[in-house]
Amino acid sequence: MNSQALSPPVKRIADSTVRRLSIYLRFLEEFEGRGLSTVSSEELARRGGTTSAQVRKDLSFFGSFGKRGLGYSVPELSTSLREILGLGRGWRVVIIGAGKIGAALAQYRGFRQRGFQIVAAYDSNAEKIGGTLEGIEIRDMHRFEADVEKDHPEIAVLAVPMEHAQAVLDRVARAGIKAVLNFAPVQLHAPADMTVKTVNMAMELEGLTFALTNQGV
Amino acid sequence: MNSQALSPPVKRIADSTVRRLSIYLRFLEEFEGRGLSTVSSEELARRGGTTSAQVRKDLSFFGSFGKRGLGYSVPELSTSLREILGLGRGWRVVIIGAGKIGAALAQYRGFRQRGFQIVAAYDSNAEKIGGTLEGIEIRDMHRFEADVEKDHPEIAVLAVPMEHAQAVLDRVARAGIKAVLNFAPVQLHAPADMTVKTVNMAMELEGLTFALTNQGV
DNA sequence: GAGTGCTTGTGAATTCATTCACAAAGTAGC
DNA sequence: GCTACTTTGTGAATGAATTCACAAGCACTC
Repeated sequence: MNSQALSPPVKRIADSTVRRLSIYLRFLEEFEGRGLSTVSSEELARRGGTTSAQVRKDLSFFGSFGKRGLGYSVPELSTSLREILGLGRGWRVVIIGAGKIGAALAQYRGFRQRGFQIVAAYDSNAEKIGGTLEGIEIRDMHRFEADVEKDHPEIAVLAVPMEHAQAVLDRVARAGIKAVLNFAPVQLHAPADMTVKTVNMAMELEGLTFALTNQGV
Repeated sequence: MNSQALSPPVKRIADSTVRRLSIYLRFLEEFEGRGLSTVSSEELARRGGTTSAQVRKDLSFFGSFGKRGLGYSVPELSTSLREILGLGRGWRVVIIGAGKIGAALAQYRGFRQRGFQIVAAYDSNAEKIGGTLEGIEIRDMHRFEADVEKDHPEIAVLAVPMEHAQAVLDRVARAGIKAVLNFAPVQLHAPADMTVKTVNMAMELEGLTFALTNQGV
């Protein structure tokens, strides 16, 4: 009925659902580029490595986007998914830590493409401060709190050594930033009103060695 | 009863369990460094952001490692966890793609610390071939299949542009490598006997913007 | 060696996520 | 407009993961 519903999540949405929405959106953008006009849940499922029922259930949490007998309009569904995922607007991001990981992030194209604007990078190493990271000014971490008041970034990316990660997170929290993408391989403790996602390569590697060892050859 | 059980997984172990084992191990290593001799499931749970019942259940899949009334011996449990996770031995790793991400990976200390030996890096860009990535030789991707026969690496890290990721994965699969850590932000399709873990920053970021948009302020 | 206190290990209960299965709603052909 | 064919949206059924709750086991004291 209401194909642009966007009924805001009545019940808590599972992480796994949000991840899949990301995946669907990526395919939809590919289809969009190729000029396809409709897609079925079956097609999305095949590409995303899941089932068509799962695709429909995932979407059903947010409304009703398809036409029975036909499928989903590619441009309409991508717009809706972008909306749902909060990609309908720009986001200001700061990178904390101007090391190798910070550099790899700063140059990552997908960042800007999806509306993430990197407003600054921070470091506490005097040799790095004042330099640039892929064209982004590296500022003294001492300025962090004052800068946040001015720039009000919404997202902080933590690319600092694991020893400092929790302390930096606490500063980020106090400064009022509510979303953090953490690259330090540690479990961080954050206030309840904050969202922290950790990208932990060490953990994924151990997932691999576990698989090799236990299900392996 | 049998405190060194390591009864090999009777039933399939959930991914989430394996991830938590990694987390526990990290704390245990910290405790080990501080010379603590025992730890309770309660303590591990608090640090790892879970519950003590969860910790005990996770461990119970593999055997019985604690002493009632006392807790777990720090050195014994870390040894067991390392064993379970397959970290009791070394692993040969190749990095494919000598760009920024490849570089960030190559210098990552935790790699070597946990017994991962990077045997080579590969690229197909003539300007990079012959150079080094943090001391590791960058080889021509043409040599890949031949080298795998000689070096028999067990793990491949994919740090190539998303356009090439699936094609490279297919080559890796054909070469007989059974474990892949993928950094390209795409859904890959692999044979069933292969384990692929994807580290997808874009997806995590979208998890953040979703949270900011839907549960947000 | 009986009593107290603490913590594990684990079935049972519960909660959460996925899959099934089918009515409802659309298209297309005639 | 009727029939045949598709594909959605969604309750109900199933399956998986987490939490509960408590008996069993060990350390320590007296």
